Amino acid sequence: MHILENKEGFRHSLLHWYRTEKRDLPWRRTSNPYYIWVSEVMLQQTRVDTVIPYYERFIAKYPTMEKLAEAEENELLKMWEGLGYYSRARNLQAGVREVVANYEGNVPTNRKEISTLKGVGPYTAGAVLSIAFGIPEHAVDGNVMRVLSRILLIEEDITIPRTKRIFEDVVMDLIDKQDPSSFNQGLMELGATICTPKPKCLLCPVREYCQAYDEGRQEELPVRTRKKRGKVIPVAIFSVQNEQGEWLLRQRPENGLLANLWEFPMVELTTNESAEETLFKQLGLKVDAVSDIMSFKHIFTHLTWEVKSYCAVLKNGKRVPDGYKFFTATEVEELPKPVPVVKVWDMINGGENENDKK
DNA sequence: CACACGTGGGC
DNA sequence: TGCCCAAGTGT
Repeated sequence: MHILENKEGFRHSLLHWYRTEKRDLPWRRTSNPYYIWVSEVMLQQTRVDTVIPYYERFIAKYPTMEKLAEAEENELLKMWEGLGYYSRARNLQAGVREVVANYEGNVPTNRKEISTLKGVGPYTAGAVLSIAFGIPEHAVDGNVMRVLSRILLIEEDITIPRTKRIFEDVVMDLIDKQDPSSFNQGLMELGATICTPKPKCLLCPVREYCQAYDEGRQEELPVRTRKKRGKVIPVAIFSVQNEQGEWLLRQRPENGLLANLWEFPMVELTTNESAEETLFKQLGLKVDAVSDIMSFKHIFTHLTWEVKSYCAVLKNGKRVPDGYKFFTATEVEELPKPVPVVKVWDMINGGENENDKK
């Protein structure tokens, strides 16, 4: 049966399956548009299992848009620590502030207005509109493209931005007007649990509508071009204490990688010189009693840090580079830090690494 | 359009 | 081990 010849049958099968088999997730117990919004932002490029505890803590800390609007950025970033893509948190707060200030605290209910909010792109706009408000709008993510590329045997490269329009048009043609929320979530749930990269077709509720399954080509879809690997950058991290035992850190720049997070003095090792020499040349920081802490790789999407970390003390006690400050251990704990810095910090504090665990 | 932007899990 | 992946957005 071709899906376009029996859209009603497809909708019915998908919706029935979703309503009976859907996972019980925290954000599925609410229709509060703010909570849906938070969940959708957290779920961007991030797994459900990872998001759940972050979502619970975030909603407990910021139960209303007003609370989030008032939050301090360091505290907000601390709530996001470890989740990655930290600009999502700042954009979310900016968007929420906008709603509080300019929309009387009501999330806009049309695509044009909601899409003006920071961090709300085509997907998040459609997800909030359909899930929170029951408005029939497309919400096309990676799951939806995978599912529909198989069902309709669409062979366009899904890594090319304009390809997404094809799927948005398909969704608007197929979407259930009575329950757009379950329809959109059903497509995503199917992609997340059954129509996975290695699909479990025998469990699929809409197998009879799937052209790729018909032809045994489900594993060939969706078509996506390779991404190239990132560069490898050797870096040295120095945890430096003063005579009072306080730690030297700085806030990273407000734009770019790990924006506004806090870190120990860190230098790229571009020459053959020692980490200690490089530290002095780049930051003017003279240290003494240098000892190794740990070495590891930290892999970002687009680059890899080869980290060597050291413990040291200030040599002359005075010169602190621009932007750096000393913090007590308690203060260091409270600062939002990227994972590689947390790793070093945990090791300093008697922590273990994987090599120790076993 | 192409790339920057995190992190952890799966195989 | 290295590579791919996961409910995208901003520039």
